[in-house]
Amino acid sequence: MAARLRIASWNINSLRLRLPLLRVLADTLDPDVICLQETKVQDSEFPQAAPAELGYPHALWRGMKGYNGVAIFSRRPIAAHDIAPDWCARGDCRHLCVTVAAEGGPIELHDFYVPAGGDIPDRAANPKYGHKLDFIAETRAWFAARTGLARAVLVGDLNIAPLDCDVWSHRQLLDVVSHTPPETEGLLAWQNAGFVDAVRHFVPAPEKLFTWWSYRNRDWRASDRGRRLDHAWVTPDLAPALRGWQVLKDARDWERGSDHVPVSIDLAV
DNA sequence: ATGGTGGATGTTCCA
Repeated sequence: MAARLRIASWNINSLRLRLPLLRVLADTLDPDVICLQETKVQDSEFPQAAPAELGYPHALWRGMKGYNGVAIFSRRPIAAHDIAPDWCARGDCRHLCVTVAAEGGPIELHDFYVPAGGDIPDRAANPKYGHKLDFIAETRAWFAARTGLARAVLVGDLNIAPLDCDVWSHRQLLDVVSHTPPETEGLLAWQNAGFVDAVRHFVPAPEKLFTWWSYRNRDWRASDRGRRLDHAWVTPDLAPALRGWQVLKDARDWERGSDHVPVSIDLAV
């Protein structure tokens, strides 16, 4: 029988500031692999001893000063798998791909941090929005070209809530960056280029599910104006191996917490 | 319609 592989994804919004919360995450969720986004630390400043001290002796990171940045901590051996292009030729540290050792053969694991896209949903007025749409078009095309992709998992802060039930009010967010039709259609096209939504496998529409609540909302739990921006996808061959899911909503109340909460899936692989 | 908060940085950008 294949062992459980629990893969978590968390936009940590500064790795160094929230290093103590990674201990809480490890103790609470017991993930085998942790994929982080918005580490906001350049590689030369990365706390190299931290992953092993947390119980994750295998770790890789790709960061830059102040912005973006991704990292993967693992209990199982991982290997860098640098097969993807530099998206939009920005050198932005928004993606890390590794292979994870598993009983049934290696799993290809992608950790993404998609551009947030600024405030104005218009390419001409806001180049960040154009960059976001270009980014998800590039990733879609790249995965679509990888015919036969199998045993792959994609997680991360994709900064788009694709379904009506992924936001607190579909109608009121149609013009808000993260839920505009070009974004939701673009993200679903990317997903359909080779993946299934592993969390919606367990929590199908129209049940609402969120992973992010703005810092600007006082009493976030009561107002519950959330969005599902953080995702876990698997290739269809792995769908029968899905065993569970977690959205650690309580993490939004952690002392000095991130505005995103961890999302994880369990696979028997 | 507006502004609300938080992190890294450095006198502002990004989310």
